[in-house]
Amino acid sequence: MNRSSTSSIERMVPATPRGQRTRQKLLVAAQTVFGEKGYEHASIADITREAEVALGTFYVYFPDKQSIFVEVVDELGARLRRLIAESVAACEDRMQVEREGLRAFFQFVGSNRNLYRIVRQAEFVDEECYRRYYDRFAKGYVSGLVKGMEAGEVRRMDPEALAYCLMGLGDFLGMRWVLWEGEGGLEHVLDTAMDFIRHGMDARPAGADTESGKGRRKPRVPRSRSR
Amino acid sequence: MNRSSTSSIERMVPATPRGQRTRQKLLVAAQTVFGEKGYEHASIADITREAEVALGTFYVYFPDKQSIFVEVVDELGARLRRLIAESVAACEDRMQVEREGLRAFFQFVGSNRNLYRIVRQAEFVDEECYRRYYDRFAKGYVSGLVKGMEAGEVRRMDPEALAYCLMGLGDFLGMRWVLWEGEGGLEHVLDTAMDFIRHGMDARPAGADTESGKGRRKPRVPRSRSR
Amino acid sequence: MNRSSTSSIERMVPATPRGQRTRQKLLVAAQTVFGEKGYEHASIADITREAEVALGTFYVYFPDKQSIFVEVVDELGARLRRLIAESVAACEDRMQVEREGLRAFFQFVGSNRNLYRIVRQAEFVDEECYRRYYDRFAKGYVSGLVKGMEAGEVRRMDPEALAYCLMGLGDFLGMRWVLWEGEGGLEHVLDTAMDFIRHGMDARPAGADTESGKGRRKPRVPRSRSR
Amino acid sequence: MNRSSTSSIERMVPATPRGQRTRQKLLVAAQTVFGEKGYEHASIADITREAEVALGTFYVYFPDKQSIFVEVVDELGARLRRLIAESVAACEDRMQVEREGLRAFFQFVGSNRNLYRIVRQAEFVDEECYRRYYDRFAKGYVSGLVKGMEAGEVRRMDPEALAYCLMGLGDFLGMRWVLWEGEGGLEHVLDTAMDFIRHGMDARPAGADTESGKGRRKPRVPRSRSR
DNA sequence: CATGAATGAGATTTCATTCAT
DNA sequence: AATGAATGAAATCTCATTCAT
Repeated sequence: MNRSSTSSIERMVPATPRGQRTRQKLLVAAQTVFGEKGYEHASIADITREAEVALGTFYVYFPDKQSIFVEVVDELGARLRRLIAESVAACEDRMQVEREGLRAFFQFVGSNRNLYRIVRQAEFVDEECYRRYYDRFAKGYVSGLVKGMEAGEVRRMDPEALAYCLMGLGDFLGMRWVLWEGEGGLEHVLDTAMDFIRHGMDARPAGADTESGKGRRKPRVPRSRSR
Repeated sequence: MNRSSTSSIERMVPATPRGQRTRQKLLVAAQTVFGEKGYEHASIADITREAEVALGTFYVYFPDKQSIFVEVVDELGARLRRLIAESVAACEDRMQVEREGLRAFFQFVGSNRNLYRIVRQAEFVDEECYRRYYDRFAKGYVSGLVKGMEAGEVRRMDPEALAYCLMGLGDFLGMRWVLWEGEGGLEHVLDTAMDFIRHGMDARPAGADTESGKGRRKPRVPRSRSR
Repeated sequence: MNRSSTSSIERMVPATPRGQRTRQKLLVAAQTVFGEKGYEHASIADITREAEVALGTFYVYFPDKQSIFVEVVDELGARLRRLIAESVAACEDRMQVEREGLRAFFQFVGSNRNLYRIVRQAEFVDEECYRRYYDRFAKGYVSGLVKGMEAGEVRRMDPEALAYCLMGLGDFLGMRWVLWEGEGGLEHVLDTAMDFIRHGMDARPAGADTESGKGRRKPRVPRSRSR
Repeated sequence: MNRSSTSSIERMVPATPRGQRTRQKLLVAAQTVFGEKGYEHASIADITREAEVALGTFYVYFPDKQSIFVEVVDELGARLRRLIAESVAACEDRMQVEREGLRAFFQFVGSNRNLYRIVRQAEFVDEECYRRYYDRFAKGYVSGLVKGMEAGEVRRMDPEALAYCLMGLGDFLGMRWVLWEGEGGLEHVLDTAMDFIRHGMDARPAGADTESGKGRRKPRVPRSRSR
């Protein structure tokens, strides 16, 4: 469906400061244009117009459209990870980290709604870059969670699976209450999310059911009563 | 970026059985082609070739590429919802429903990997149809969760937010362990997911909750009792 | 540019009354549709939809799109000629005929603005039919003018050239003050036109200049004075 | 039926001489092709083939077919007006102007028969441009006629109506004796036209006017005297 | 470095006409 | 007589990319 990525292709590095400025202008413009029109509907001409350079200049710095897109996505991911890292730096326990991390994420999405769409579209443009985006994110997440587990703040479970659960949860809440809704009630959603993240949704005491794995047990007496 | 959808446009209904067959052939072909090449890289010619009809025939039944895409997505959503509904029909408590629902979803994604990508791409083709997909899904989810809450199986919290948490979690796990990985370890992931869904990730007893956040705290007494 | 006409092709004549009705419905619909959309933008499907018959039915009665157009134009011409003939029937002298003829023409244009455009477009669809339209018109005009000359009401001059002068004059006035303008001031325009038609635009007495042909005389003394 | 014109859309202006040459080549080719095939039957490919550039080059300079057509028509109108203005520059009285203007017009039509058809077709392509063509023509005509009236060469009457009478008359004569006929007898037609233009067609002396119409009569005494 | 003209493959869409029923 | 499904040629328009200056 899409070219199998360009990760090993070395990027053109401008020799002069002028060139560096031009390259940067193109990257900024690309972010704007991809954000507004989406990858497929954005043309190189749109980007160079936005960057106020000539069409041909584009190919001085990027071999093709996909390359600049990938670079934009990578940059975006790095920025978001940095932002979240800063936002949770002062947190004192893991749960606070989760809450502040989510909040920072929502804020980022809210003030970069277009940019966020860019990432999601990467799935259809350059799958490798898309995976890289989540892999890196997950990696950081996992290391934090493992620390939390070691500190006894987080119950022990597969940290990567947990990381994807948390990312998915954040992603969908952001989609629903930031992208779609005008951010109203975001705090309430954050509260609900944190409640769920902390304690799950089971109403019954944790000790009552350690069951896991294939051996799903058929309902026991008490439960059937409650219905 | 994309047309604001076509929901009110009445679809062309063939007058004869022959026409109905042709229309259906086109829908099936479209599913195949969109799944294989993605929306943007699929051409009408690809679809008609796959359907073994002439190019012009497409336009007898669909006004444009977007329309058939939307119809494919809607159909796909309906199919998935039906499948999941059937899969959880026999479940006797809500946690079982979650587990079986997740499993059915993973199965669907696994055996329709291409088709599932179609849905994700809808975000960039017809936003309305994309939202409709999740809205409908969420609606069903919410009504099940509310019943679970009334039955005392699910802790009371905003059901829509919870639904989106669960959908996001499932979506990301499916992406990571079904689409990307060859399904290996799926059961293990399911277990982890169910553990998280049930009890959350907090290692400390609920009562010990110091409520990090911006100091917003929920009524604690009733909850700590129920655990 | 266009097929060299179809005048010798005999038209399909329906055997049954039902068939005749259908054919007529198609002609009426064609007039409407050609009037609204112009020849090129009108499709056979538009016509059959307007006529409330199936697409295929069209080809039962007309061999192709051009044929029905030609028939519409011919009919239109006949109708207009009939209308004008009736309108001037009661006139007692040639000048009155001119005035009433013009008035009837303007009226027709005003209440059939679209249809009038049809005729003008014939030039680009079937030149022969276009010429026929004006030829026939001119023929009637000429015979009237010749009678007027014999009756001493009209000065003797080439009647065909005169007829085209009068037709062109009417055509352009109709275009300008009927098609373009909301008919306001039409009577005034009629007055001006009649003044011109009667006496021409020369301010000098007729006797002072019988000049014709190549021998354009250079200005004589009196005129140069007047400047 | 047709877009309401494009007058306010700024035309693409080539930055380099090379580009200017290419744009000009396209305009010239368009004139040829539109003249030969008519607007509807001329394709962009025809134009670029004629201009010996690639298909895509067309869209570097013109947004669509209609735009280049409008530009061709505008240019054609300007050329014709210029030509006529030059042709009558040496004339010393208004009647001479009329004759020489008509002659120049016929000449133009004769040597640009195809091009002239272009103008007539504008009515169906871009009505605004079509009106503009005649409006501008009429404006020049009116100012000449008013001068003629002030100079006492032309009888006083509504100059705009008179202008449209004269344009229509010329148009139809040109159509009939230039476009249709191989120009034979043109001088004779010119004579007839001038006779009519000067003195009208009424055989009776102006004073004998019985004013047929709906009984509207003009003051008669002053006119017969002053003219 | 930067420019912008030129390219042409490829995609969508229209529609007159045919044909089997 | 009437129907409407099917056809496919043809036209418009887009745009990533190349290249000469």
